[in-house]
Amino acid sequence: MTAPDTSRYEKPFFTVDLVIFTVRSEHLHVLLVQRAEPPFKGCWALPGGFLDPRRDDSVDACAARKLVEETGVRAPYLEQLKTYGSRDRDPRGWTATTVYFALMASESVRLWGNQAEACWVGVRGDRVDFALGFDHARILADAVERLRSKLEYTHIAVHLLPEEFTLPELQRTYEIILQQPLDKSSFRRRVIQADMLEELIGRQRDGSGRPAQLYRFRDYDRQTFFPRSISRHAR
Amino acid sequence: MTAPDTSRYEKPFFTVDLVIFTVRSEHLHVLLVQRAEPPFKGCWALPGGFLDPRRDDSVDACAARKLVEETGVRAPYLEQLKTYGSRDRDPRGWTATTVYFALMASESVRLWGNQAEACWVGVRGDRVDFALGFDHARILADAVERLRSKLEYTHIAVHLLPEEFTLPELQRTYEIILQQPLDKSSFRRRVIQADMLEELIGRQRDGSGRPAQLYRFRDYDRQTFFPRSISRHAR
DNA sequence: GCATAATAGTGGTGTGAAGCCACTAAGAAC
DNA sequence: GTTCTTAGTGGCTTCACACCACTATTATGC
Repeated sequence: MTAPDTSRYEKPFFTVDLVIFTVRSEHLHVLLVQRAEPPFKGCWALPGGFLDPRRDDSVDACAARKLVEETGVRAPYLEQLKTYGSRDRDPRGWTATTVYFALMASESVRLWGNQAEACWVGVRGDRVDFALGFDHARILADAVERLRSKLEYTHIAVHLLPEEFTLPELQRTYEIILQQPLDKSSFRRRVIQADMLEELIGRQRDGSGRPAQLYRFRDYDRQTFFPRSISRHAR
Repeated sequence: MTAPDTSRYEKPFFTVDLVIFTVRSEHLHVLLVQRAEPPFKGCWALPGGFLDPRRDDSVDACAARKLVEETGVRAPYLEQLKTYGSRDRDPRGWTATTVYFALMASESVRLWGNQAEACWVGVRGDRVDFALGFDHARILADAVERLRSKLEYTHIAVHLLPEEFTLPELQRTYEIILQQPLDKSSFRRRVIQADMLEELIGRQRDGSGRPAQLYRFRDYDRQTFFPRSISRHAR
């Protein structure tokens, strides 16, 4: 196809939004901000905003910048989800937004406020309890679905925990997000066989019962794929 | 985060590109066009171009439009791959491109020319045999990887075949893309048990041996997930 | 017509990871 | 100590797949 000269088409607005997940008090939470300006002023929405071609070298860099501005966390798990763009998703005009989703331990976050009201909101099913601006309810639902399906066959839940954690804590994280109980024995076999964890010898976490062995995630660059899905099977 | 007024930032250019796959003569092929204009004039590249906010209601609609313009095929398998955007990927300035990948039967395609030279090019590994413009080599590699990993646990290869096909043809398609021989018996069990195919009773395809039963894909809307990955296991 | 090649399709045993569940281990509270 | 609570282990079963040998149905060459 020929490339038309670049002035021939108007450009759509281009933004980057974030779906930032954490697990706290036994529930999946997402970070939302209350919009200070129209459109959807006063409404809750996903954090994000316009990409700045002068400051941002790339879309990825823009997402990383917004993440630090919002949470102070520098290098959590950050993955591009999808791009949503249409004439009518924003009353200001044709916009496209590239959405990223991030996973982080709730302890690691400092909400900076950043002149906007930001807070963690519990996710029930694939939604929150109140209306979101723009098409953000749909985006959130897609992000939750992606999170769940990635949990089925990868290790990414470790990014929702602090650096050191126990196997029961990791299992509980999976159970919270997948919304189903998992068998302890099978879960441990699966995780140990994947060789993705490093035992912190002599380090344990005390609780109300027998102390649990602490582990650390071994290699943040590698993606562990389990040979089978964690839930029974699809359909 | 506050929404800055919309005039404060310049907008990046926004394009949509397509990675269109088919299988012909025992190899995976991708549709490429020879660029008629700078930048990268004369170079081969993925088909695509600027989104037109006046004509395109959404990014998805833009991808569907470009696909029809390029191949004449109206409703093949079309899925958003990823968005690539940076200051330096296009010499004309800061651009973002949302890339889609499409699967279609080679018989169904009519190359319309569309004032550009377009043709099918064999994919070896995750690349083609010559240099591509922009960052399209990287994009192609990502698309091939996504195609392979989706083939591991879904049915999507059926979209690379005509509406009616035999099980050996389907198996051959998987083998070509996954680049490994598959066991006939296991493959058939897997596909039959997934209940995704409809036997066309009394319809067979003749060849040089015993004729093969024809099948049709049952439900184009449903995503079939197989309980295990088709290759041994990852790593 | 008959042997042979070629491809389609079936069946049966072994395996590895998961399900299921009962068991032991090690701490705290009393 | 006993009991409660949570951590961790072990063993049998199940299920889908690998592996491979077998039968089935056509065309081809003589």
